[in-house]
Amino acid sequence: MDSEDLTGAQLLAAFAALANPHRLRIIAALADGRQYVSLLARQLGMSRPLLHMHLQKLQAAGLVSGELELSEDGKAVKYFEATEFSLHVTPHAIKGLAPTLPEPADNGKETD
Amino acid sequence: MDSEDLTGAQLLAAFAALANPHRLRIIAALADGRQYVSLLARQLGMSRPLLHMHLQKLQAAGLVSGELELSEDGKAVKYFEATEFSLHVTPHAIKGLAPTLPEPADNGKETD
DNA sequence: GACACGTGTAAGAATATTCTTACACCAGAT
DNA sequence: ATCTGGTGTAAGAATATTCTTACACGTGTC
Repeated sequence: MDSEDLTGAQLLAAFAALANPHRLRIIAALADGRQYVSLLARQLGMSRPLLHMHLQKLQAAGLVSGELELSEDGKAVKYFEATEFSLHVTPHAIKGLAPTLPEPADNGKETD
Repeated sequence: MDSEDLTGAQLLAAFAALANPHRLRIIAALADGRQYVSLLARQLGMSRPLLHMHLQKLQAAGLVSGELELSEDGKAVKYFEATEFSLHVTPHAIKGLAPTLPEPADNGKETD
């Protein structure tokens, strides 16, 4: 996940995902290592459905990844971890990606 | 404008400012050099009040700067240029700034 | 069976953002 | 005086995002 390899639309999604204090805290909490959703919600003091929504957005932007596992006592547990992204953002870098930005009217839809 | 020197709240404002295709295009357009508002609006195909709003947000985040000048024929002309920011964003960098993030309930108000 | 603890998701309210339209001001040229 | 071309800003509509509440399912334990 290097900023060099991204399209404008992907970089935009990353910025949108990062533009929220909850989600920055989530990344901070996952920077050390992985954690499962319910415990993470308790650690961050937010409701589990809310955390779920934020994790979806972070995952869609490629900033975290999650995998469902089975714990020893049979429960399904979903662990998330931060991906090792590295975005180097400068005016020049943005200029390079501008041609691949979606039109403001666009809804990011593919040729459907 | 180096990501090392920012607080969490400032980084958050920068991400929020970058999370919009119009604003990324504005930065791209200003990466080469400065331009005044009305012409920039025509180049980007957006209304001047809308551009004005986006420029305010970018300026508040420190990503562009503007200065009002007097042209030779007496008109007030406001030029904007991209600041030379450089944000290096990684999970570890975010973790370092997390303690200075605003509370989600916060409205970013100072001790007023 | 009821409880505890994990998962996911949907509906609707509450907020925040984005965008248009309409206004006001200033200065030079016709 | 009116037109052109710069500036700024306010009000309200249209969208998008955020958040809560309430539901559903599965498994191990009391």
